[in-house]
Amino acid sequence: MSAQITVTIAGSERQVPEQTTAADLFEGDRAVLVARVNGELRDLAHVVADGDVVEPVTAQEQDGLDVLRHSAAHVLAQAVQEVNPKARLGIGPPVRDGFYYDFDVDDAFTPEDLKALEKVMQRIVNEGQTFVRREVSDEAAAVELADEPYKIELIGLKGGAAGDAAEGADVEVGGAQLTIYDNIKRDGTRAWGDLCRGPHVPTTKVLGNAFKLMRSGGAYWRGSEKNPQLQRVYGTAWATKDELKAYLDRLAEAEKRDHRKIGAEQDLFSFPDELGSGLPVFHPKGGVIKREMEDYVRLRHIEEGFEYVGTPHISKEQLFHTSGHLPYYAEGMFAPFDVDGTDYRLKAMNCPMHNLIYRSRGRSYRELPLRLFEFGHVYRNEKSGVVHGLTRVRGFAQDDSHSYVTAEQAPGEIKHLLDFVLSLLRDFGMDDYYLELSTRETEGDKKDKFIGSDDQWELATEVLRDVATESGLELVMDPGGAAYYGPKISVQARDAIGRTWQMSTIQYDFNQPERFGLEYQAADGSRQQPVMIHSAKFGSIERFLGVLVEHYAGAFPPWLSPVQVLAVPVAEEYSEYLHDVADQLRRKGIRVEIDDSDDRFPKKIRNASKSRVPFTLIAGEEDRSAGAVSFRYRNGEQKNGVPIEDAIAEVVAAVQARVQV
RNA sequence: GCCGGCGUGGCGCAAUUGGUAGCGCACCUGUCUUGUAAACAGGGGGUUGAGGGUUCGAGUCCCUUCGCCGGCUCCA
Repeated sequence: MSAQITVTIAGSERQVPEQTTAADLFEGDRAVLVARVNGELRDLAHVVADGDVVEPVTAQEQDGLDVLRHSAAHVLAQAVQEVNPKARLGIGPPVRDGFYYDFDVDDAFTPEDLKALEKVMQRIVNEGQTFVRREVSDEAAAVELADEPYKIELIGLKGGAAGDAAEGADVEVGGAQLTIYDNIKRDGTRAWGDLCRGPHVPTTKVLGNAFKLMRSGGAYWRGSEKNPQLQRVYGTAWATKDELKAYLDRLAEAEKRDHRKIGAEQDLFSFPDELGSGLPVFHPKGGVIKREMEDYVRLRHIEEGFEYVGTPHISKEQLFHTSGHLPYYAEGMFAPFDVDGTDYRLKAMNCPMHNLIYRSRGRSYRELPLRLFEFGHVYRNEKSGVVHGLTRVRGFAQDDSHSYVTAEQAPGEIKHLLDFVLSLLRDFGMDDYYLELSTRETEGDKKDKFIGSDDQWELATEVLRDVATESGLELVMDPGGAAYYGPKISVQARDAIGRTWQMSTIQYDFNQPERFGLEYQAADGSRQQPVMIHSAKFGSIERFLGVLVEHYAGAFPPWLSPVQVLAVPVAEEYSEYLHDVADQLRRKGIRVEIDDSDDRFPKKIRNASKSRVPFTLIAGEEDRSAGAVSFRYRNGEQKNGVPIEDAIAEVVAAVQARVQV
């Protein structure tokens, strides 16, 4: 009998024979997909060594789910090559809620193709093929994968460069040792294989029927539009069929909340073809929401020490050379147009114009921080394929501010802005968010997109990082995501169903003050250059409005509701009585409508309910004779015989408190 | 911008292999109107996103263009 070794399993030590595999340790527990050995994920076939610390990993934790999904991606690739042996393989990593695999194929996948591929996958899964790891040398891999040019390219990038090569590339060739995973049928023959770092689930059987192919689309090889375009297939995979179903239900729920759909249903806004892509118009009801947002945000800015300013939508092109937008942001701007022999541009940002306000006269250190704010309408030439409802448009209003401060004041001002931004989001019912710190790229294609010295960038990034860290919020790094003039913190807000949206940004800019020659006179009489902090609180009014529609699924809190009270008479006779109540409400600033249509009562209730209005006020004989009204709330509950005065007070209180009901 | 799909009255959908565009809701008119998610009857409305082509004939096929949707890249 071979010698015993000691391993630590899930916290407790055990003696096992040499050559014991992780699978042996967890035998009988089919939920275990892979093992974590000394912190590294390993196949269950991995042979443990003396002193190893081994933990079971199931699909209940993210690592396990990722492995499951990565294995599902392999099965997809196997199915694709079975159907079309000419398909060449890209990469196939797990992603949030699922996985994808990229293929070089002559014809894009159709929805029917996906259905057919799903069937082939199911057959492979049912066959219970095992995933078997095989180490190969670089040379042997190059020979074996001679027909897979993308894999060959990845082998060449192996090591440090692979992680940067493309999101997910390191799941293929992340380690020092290349490995191929073979899919072995029950009869011992090899069905398929793929260059892969692993680990994988023990057999395809684990996938059960809890996976589904979702959609396909083009995707650039290694994420660069300079490279050829492959066809990406997205799928989802879960530990159980029930979890798959729950996920699909979540998607269905998201679809119901789609702001483009609710916007049309509730007559809030539209996108007339005649105007062009990405140019929304707000209807009266949407206009109410927009105005409430703007009024409140303007008020709060003034409370926080900002001064409201106004600037035009266009200017001479030269201004954007001064600011650096041309050429650093040129592709985001619309083409110039001639006015009396001079080229003009639509502005893509408000900062250059605020700089001119700053520069309009001499400034003293006593004026700083100087905070200029406006709803500045900007126009950006977004690529045609990215325009999307209200969340990505070509013309929008930013609640944009620029704080001009001394370098010493910058950290304090950034903290002030971050606190302000978060308090505003909370006022609008969004209280789940994390921060992203976007920095410059110091190498690669994008490195020339940024201006300024290394020292300046380092300092600016450090200041932002400190404030972000101090906030205690989750902080995610976003290398290369900075504006050309400086790094930024952005607030990513999660909505009611867990999706995240980029909203507020706070940017530290040392470049524009220099380019505009901004100065202030310091206490010692010297002239100094201020730092400017850009900040958009909602980011864009349009986007934020779209996000609010989805967050509330169209059931806005009373203060934002286009119609706050809908009055419904039980019969025609009580209309006059309700008109009187409505007048009293209007005098308190409440937005009221009365349903005087010739629909009958139940139909009016149905319409009121579908409209998502926060308060439906009803009056019939019982109410009128008691000088009262009855409430019907959005959840269907009701409260009868409320004296008019009390009813008005209830509505007014809910509006003033900005609460959801 | 790139890859793919789609575009029928205000909205949601129908229209066998190309054979003269239908339905529901909404809207208008009339009768009706008493307590919490759809009263009844009648009526108007679309040269099928736009332009060109193939054909005896095009919503159905081809080209161009605009717009929308799903991806990629990009971003508030």
